[in-house]
Amino acid sequence: MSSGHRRDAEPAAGEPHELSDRQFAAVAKALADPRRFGILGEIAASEGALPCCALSDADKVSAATISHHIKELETSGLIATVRKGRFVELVFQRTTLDAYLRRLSRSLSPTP
Amino acid sequence: MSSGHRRDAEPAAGEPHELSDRQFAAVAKALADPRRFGILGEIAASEGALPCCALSDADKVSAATISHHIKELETSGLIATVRKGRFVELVFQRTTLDAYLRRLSRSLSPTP
DNA sequence: TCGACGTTTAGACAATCGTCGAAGTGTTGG
DNA sequence: CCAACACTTCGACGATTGTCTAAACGTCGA
Repeated sequence: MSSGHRRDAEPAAGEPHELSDRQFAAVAKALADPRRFGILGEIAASEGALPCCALSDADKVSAATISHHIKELETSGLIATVRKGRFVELVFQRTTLDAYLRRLSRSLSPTP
Repeated sequence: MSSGHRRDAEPAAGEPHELSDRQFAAVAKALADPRRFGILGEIAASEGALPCCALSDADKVSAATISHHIKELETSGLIATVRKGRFVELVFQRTTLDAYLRRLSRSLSPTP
């Protein structure tokens, strides 16, 4: 899983991108589970990147469960994964979170 | 269901309130379903308030399903309900949405 | 008063979800 | 080379969720 499959035709150039309906729903769902949100929080708090096994949840749930959550976070575009030897580095994608926040507040504003 | 049961001890005075962990999770979950989000969007877009039966989804799904979603939106604090005779008026609670956005971006910022 | 209407509740069902253990895939250090 | 390690995939299980129908509730207008 090499983090290179945006399933939504994303430019990812330099400007703030917009979320498709699919990705918007995926982000919302990814944020909905407390454990997954906790994992995302740890990734976001880390400087740069950190491997899966460094997550504090790694000793609360099985490795399979962690892997499942990581995949869902990656599918939604909230994180990216980079293989670094035996490890997988997790990098927070702040642009996706920002795009989600933008669209959320914009689609619920008085005059859309 | 008279919209008067904040289950989280909310002041709702005048200042921007903060979401408890429970309410934060509830909001995230409430936003995660596309249909429910669509309903919320309609409520937010309406001037003031509108009854359940005026929702455009009301002819796509059963009334029971609408009622279920309304209840979940109300539980999360994203809307309030007011009985008006035979009807139930739905009012968007922008302060809750704002509090959610605040906490979301704050808990995922570089230096929490 | 009574029936139509808007909404809610109860109960059921299929689909999805979070979780697990076990087996599989790569990769690295000894 | 091989054993340990970091993950991923597979198949399964229980819990939750979105949806429905049917019945109940509360409120008006005729």
